Amino acid sequence: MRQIPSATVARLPAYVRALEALLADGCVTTSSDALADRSGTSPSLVRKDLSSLGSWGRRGVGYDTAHLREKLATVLGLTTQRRVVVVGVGHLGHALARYPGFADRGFTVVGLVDADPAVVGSVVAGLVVQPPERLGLLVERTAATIGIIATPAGPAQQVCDALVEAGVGGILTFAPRALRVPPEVDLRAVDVAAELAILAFHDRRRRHA
Amino acid sequence: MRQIPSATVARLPAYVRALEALLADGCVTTSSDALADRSGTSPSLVRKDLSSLGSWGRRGVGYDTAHLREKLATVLGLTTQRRVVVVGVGHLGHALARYPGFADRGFTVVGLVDADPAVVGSVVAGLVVQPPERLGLLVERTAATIGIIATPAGPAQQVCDALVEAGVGGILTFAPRALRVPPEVDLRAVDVAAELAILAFHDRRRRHA
DNA sequence: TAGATTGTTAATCGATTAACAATC
DNA sequence: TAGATTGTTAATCGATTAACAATC
Repeated sequence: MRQIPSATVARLPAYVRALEALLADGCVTTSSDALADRSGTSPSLVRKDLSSLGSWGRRGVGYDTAHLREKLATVLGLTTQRRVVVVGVGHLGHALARYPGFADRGFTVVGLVDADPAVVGSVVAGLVVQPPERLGLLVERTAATIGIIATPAGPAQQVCDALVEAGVGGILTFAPRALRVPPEVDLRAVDVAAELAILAFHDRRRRHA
Repeated sequence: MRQIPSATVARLPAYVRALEALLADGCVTTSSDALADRSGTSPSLVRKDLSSLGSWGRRGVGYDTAHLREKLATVLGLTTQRRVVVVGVGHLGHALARYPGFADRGFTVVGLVDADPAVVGSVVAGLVVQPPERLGLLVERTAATIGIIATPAGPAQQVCDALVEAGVGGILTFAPRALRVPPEVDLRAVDVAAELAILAFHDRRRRHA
């Protein structure tokens, strides 16, 4: 199978969710139209995305909801447990450590790290918060493959370097700054303040001020 | 000035931050190279983005750091205060209500709403949490223009409809599902579980399993 | 002047849309 | 058969990169 376009990969989680909602509604079979509707894309794009992964539909009939969900979950790698370490146990880190949406998808938070001595040693979501100098050991012992950065901007690059050094393959950062990783490490960034700034841009246009 | 490409708008917050970091480092003048470096893009793209907004650099010299920062902040609409209402005061809503990165950028959280009677009436970040039926009145009284949805997937579309009905112009959602808004309302979505799923996809490829 | 760096154009690349033949 | 819906191609659109003339 050829390389899957990154825009397609980015839409797969929405398709998986749409399929689960359809299953819950008792739809045994579904169509590119219904999927587009529930995932916020277009029918054309749904068909193109799905056919780039394999031909799992039947012309004139549609897709088997449960079967397609399985296929997509497998492609995404959601069928294997992934171990996650969270660095930064402030409000956001707390929220992440307890987020139920992770366990559903095969993600287990196996370690927490914070630089604040007042936080180190406390128990959050059943885990004892570790100091930064234990990060390497923690990743090694838990065999975590994904790191989440929920620290302020200041220490974020240093934390990122430590995660890379410790050997994680993917990093999700919430820190409001650009991070540098070597090409073999996958970095995704969520930037809440930037999202609001983009909303402000349109808000400004609308209000002409 | 012609329509600004959405890809350009999405990069502007990173440029503003890069410029602030350069200012803090005492750089009076900067270049597309330095900006690309600090914002994680390419020099070509920096020049193209900036010149699509206006010609604010000097050939052979570069850009005036402070001046460019001002210009971009103005384009983004960060110079005016924007009032924000947060719906859903769980761990994430808490974290957002207290996020210091908002105030810095001219965003003020002016209202909190939650459906849980145990949460309604409590004080978070100096605000009394309101019940859902007060949402419309709250938006009206505070003249909020932006709504943040930090609820579970279940009630998210209903909350979204209520925010639209109440008259906000922009919505930022963290709920793990696709939302529908009328075309005149600007919707941005942050999907943490989807980001992890995308990391899982690459992780799977790497480990060949 | 010589070196640096922007602004802009042309070339490339990737993603989306539209249309329709294949086929259930 | 007639109607429905996929899979796939071609056309369009938008975004990025590369190159370089303009100019400080």
